[in-house]
Amino acid sequence: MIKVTFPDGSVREYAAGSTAFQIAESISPRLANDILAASVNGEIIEINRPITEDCSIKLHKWDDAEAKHAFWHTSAHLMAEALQELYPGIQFGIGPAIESGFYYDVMPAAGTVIKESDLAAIEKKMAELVAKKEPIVRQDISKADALKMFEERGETFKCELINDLEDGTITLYTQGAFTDLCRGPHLVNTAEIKAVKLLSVAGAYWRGDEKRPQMTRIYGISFPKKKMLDEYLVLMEEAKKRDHRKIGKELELFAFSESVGKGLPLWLPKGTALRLRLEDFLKRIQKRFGYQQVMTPHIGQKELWVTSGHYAKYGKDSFQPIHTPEEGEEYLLKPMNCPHHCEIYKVTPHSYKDLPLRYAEFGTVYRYEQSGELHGLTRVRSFTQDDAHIFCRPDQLKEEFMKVMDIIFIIFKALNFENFEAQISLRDPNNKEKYIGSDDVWEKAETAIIEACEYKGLKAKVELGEAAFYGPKLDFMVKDAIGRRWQLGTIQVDYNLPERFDLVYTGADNQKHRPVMIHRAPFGSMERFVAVLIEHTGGKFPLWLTPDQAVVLPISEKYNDYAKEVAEKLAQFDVRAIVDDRNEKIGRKIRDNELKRIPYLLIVGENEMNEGKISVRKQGEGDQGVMTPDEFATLVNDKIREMMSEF
RNA sequence: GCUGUUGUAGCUCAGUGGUAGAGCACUUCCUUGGUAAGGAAGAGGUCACGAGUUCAAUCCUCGUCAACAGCUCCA
Repeated sequence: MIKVTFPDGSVREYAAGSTAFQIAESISPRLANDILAASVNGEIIEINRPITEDCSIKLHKWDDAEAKHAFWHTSAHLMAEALQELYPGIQFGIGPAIESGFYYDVMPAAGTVIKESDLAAIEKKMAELVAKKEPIVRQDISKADALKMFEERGETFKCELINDLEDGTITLYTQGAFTDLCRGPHLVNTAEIKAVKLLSVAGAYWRGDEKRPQMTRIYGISFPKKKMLDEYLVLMEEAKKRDHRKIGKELELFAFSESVGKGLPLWLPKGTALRLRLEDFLKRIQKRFGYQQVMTPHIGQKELWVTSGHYAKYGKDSFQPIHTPEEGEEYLLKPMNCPHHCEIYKVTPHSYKDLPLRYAEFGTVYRYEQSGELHGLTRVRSFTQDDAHIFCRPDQLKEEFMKVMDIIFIIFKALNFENFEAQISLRDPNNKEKYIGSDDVWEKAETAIIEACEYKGLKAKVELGEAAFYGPKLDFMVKDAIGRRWQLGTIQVDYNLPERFDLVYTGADNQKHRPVMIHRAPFGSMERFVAVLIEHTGGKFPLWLTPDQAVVLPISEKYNDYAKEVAEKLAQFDVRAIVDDRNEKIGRKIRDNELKRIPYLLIVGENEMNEGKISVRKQGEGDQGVMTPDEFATLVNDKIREMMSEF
C-alpha cells in the first residue's frame, strides 16, 4: 500500500501501482472523467502511469495550466502523426505546447512546401485520427537504441536532440503509427482532442539559430470541446478589433507613408494631442522628483559614438553616417540620448553636493531595425524616448533607482496597467565579451538592482544574458491585445559611460570621483506606450487623455451656430469638443466608432439654446443633466484635476 | 534579414485573360427633429510599381516596394 496526500492535506491509502485515474475514480467517477494529467511529487505525469511510492498528488482538470500543457503537447503529436501520413519523408524537430496552443517544427521532404492553404487538409486528417481513439503508450529506451531507431528513420534533427540527452532519461511516446521522442507528459488517448484549429504556418530556425536550417513551424490550438474552440476564436476576433494599428487609423492618431519610409511614424493632430498630454503628465511628475528638462540635437559627430562604444558595436547595422562638405567629417543620427547628456554633464564641474543630477528629455532616436521586425507603433525606426539620465554618487544609487521605480508605479497606476511583469536582465556569465566594462562594476550594478527590487517588494523575473551591452537593467513588460509582450518602462544602471566620457565630481575629500549613471524611460517610448495604451483601452481613453472630450450635436441646423458657440466657449476652458453639424446624418455619424469613443455627448436644441445651456450625456452613464457650458467645463476640469491630484 | 501570405474606391472587401463591382463613408435633393432613421441621384479607381508572355494583362511569369503572421534580432 502507498500513502497519497491530497492538496487539502488529507491522506488516503491505495494499492501500490495505482494510477491517478484510479485514485480520481475512488473520489468520483466524474472527476476521473475530467482529469487530464496529474502532479505526483511535483512531477507531471499521465493519468495511467502506475504510482509506486508514497506521494503528494494533484489531479489536473482542463482549467489547470498543467492539464492544458499535456493536452496541447499531445495535440502537437497528433498533428505530427497526421503530417507523417500526408507528407512522406517529413522530418520532425520539436513540437511543444505553448502559452496558448502548440506548434511543431517540421522539415518536409525536399521540394515539398506546406502552405496555409494546406492546413484544412491536415486538420481533417487529425480528426480522422482522433476518431480511431488511439491510446498513447509511453516507453523507456536506451540512448543507443533511440539513436539507432531515429537514424534508421533518417530523422537527423531528432538524433541531434537525443545526443544532447542523458542515457536513462529517454522516453518515447507512441500513438497509432507515430512514435516520437518525448519527455511527456501526455493524455492517455487522442480521443480527448475534440476540436482542433491550425492557425498559421511560419518559418522558424532550427534551435533558434539564424545560421541553421529554417524549418516550417505550424501553429495550432485544440480544446476538449468544440464550443470552447468557438469561444476562443471569437475572443481572438474581439482582440483583433483592439489592434492599435486598426484603431490608430480609425481615430486618425498616426499613419505611415511609403514615401516617408517604413517604420517612420507620422503623428496626426489627434495622436499628437494624446501624446502631448502623456508627456505633460510625466513632466509634471518629473518636476516633483527633481528632474530638469534639457534638449539636444538629433545628430552628433561620429567621434561621440566612438567614445560611447556604440559605433564599434552597432555602426554597421544602423542608419549610415551623414557626410558634410568637409572632408572626412561624419555625423550619426542618434540611436540614443545618453552621450549628449553626458556632454551636458561635462559642461560644468560638479561637487558631490550637486548630485544627483537628473536630466530629462523627450529625445527622438533613430535605429535601423530589421525590416521584418517593424510592427505598427510598437517597433519603429524613429521613436521618442521619455528619456532621462541620472548622475549620482555610488551611495545614492539604490535610492535613486527606487525613486525611478516609484515613477513607473505612478504611471502604471494612473493608466490601470495592472498586469505588468518585471524582469531583471543580467549579463550572460558565459559570454562576457559581449559586454563592455569590468566584472567588478557589473557585479555592483547587478546587486544594486536586485536589492532595490527586494526592498520595494517587486517580484521580478531574473533573465541571464538579457542585459544591455553597457549595463544590467530592470524592464517592465505589458501584454498587448493578443497577448504579445512588449517592453515599456526600463531602468538601466551604467558604470561604463561615465568611465568612457570621463565624468567626474569632486568629493568631500577634494578628490575626483566617478558618478554612476542611471538611464531610465518610464514609458519606454512614446510610440510603443501609446500603442499599448490603445490596445488596453480599445481606443476609449480616459477623460484626461482623450483627444476629444466631447462632441456637440445640434438636433437640427437651426442650432448649428449655437453648437459652434458652445465648442468655442469650452475651448476657452481647455475642454476640447468637436461639433457634428451634419444634422441629417446624426444617426449614421453616431454609429461611427470614433464618436462612440468620445466620453461626452452634448445635445443642443431649442430649449438649450434659449437658456444658454447644453444637455449632457456620458458614455455608459447616460444623462448628466442640463447645464451651462461653463458648468460642464468645470465638471470636466474638476474630474481631471481630481485624477491628477491622486498622483 | 529569413519563411509564408497579401496589395482592387476614403474604409471593409468581392471579382474577371477582352481597360471593374458591393456595403459603409463622401456630395446634392427629399423625408425625419431629442439620437446607431429612410429614400433618390451623383462623384470617386493607370486594380502597389516595373518588366515579360499575349492580338489583348488588374488577372499569367519574374523583379521591386509596402503591409500582415511567425522566426532571428532589438542600443
